[in-house]
Amino acid sequence: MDLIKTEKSIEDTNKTNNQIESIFTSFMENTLFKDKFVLQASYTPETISHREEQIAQIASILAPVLRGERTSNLFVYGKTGTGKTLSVQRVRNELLKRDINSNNLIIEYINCKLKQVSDTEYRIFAELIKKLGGNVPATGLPTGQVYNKFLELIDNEKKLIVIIFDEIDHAVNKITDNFLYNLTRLNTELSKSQISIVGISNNLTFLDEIDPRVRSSLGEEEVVFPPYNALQLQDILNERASRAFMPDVLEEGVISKCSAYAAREHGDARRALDLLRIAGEVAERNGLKKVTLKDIDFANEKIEKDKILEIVTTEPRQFQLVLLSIIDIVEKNERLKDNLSSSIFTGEVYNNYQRLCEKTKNDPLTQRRVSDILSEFDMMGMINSSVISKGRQGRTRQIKLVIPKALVPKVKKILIDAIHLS
DNA sequence: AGGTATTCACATGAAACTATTCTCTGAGTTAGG
DNA sequence: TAACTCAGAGAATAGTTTCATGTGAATACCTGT
Repeated sequence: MDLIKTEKSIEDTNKTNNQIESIFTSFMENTLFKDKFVLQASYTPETISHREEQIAQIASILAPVLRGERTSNLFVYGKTGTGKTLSVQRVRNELLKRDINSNNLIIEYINCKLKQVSDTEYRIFAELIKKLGGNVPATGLPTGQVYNKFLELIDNEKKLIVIIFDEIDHAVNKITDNFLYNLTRLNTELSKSQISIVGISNNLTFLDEIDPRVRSSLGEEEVVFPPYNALQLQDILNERASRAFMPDVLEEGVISKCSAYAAREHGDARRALDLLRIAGEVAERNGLKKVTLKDIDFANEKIEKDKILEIVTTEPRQFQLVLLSIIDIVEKNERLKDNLSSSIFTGEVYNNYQRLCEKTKNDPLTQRRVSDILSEFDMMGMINSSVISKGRQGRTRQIKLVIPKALVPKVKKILIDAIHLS
């Protein structure tokens, strides 16, 4: 960095230095947070409010392991952010704490959603073996062999094993029903050890979709986590906020607004905490002394926005092309002041999409596929579509873009960059 | 006027195809005994 | 000789295409008054 500096650039650097200085100092002085970590997703609180009943249920179902007996398989379900994982982990810790002396209890936690870790049968076994102190190559061995190694490892002495599969529904989409079936029947192959399974799922209908044989053995016991209502969310937020923020920095009503927003999103506590944290960060960045209701709105928008941008950037190219063509049409309609019929139809999108493909040298997909892509966008909440019949003009999807107007230019830019770089 | 037949422009399903990723096997390599 | 590594065969999978069938209502076409 030994460029020749003109006077002006020196001046500039000084100015930016001052700027940075002032940002930092205001950051240090003005901080609203006492301990921001409390609001982070990875934080484990020592008390879990409004889940006493569920925790008690889980604990009583799993309690027999302390007497050295096998427990029933347990299936836990509830929407995201209802405290499932937290509660199960809690019970796990308590059980392990009480088992210090007998030392033959093993409770392992596996998250099936983390892709690199475990989304195939092989990887799950490999992961388990690793956690149990064994060692397998990352790839190369036949699954059967890994399976045997696993059996060997757990059956070499008397042990009680509980395996917790978080987000188990993700695994089953990728893995055959067989995997679960084998697991549930593992006990018959073990001579000394005993194994039980705890499945955690977001999907309430998950149990209905799997093989009946698995269902009956996996769902020996079930615990349901209902969504939090706004009042319960408020309690949770209050409790965390008192630890996360300095006293008196939250404006009246901030907490209740947060919980109202989150309650609308099927009572997702994680969402509520994110909201509060981001609102705090926003207020802090703006040098405010208090977190206001406006900051919550802003945070809500930001979360929404990030979600959309995340989807847009990570979607495959063909999806991006389709989305770009929708945006094109929307903008064209606006330019023509054609606001009366602001909805778009499949055919239009497809034609435009084909043109776009030609221009960018991409192979166009068939209309059939684009139709599916459109309905996937619908599911993701990027567009709103409904199938209508226009009589003689046929039957088609009526499409409306639901990305906030202010965000469209940014999305478009991302799309164009992504497509042209190919 | 009232009824029914037609027709459009796609939706929706199922099966077949394909390219990529995973799994598995055996040959070759290494290292320890 | 057992353990490890790795290339390539074969299986599994996701993404797509092809083919087939379905659909709701505006419009066209009757039919009898």
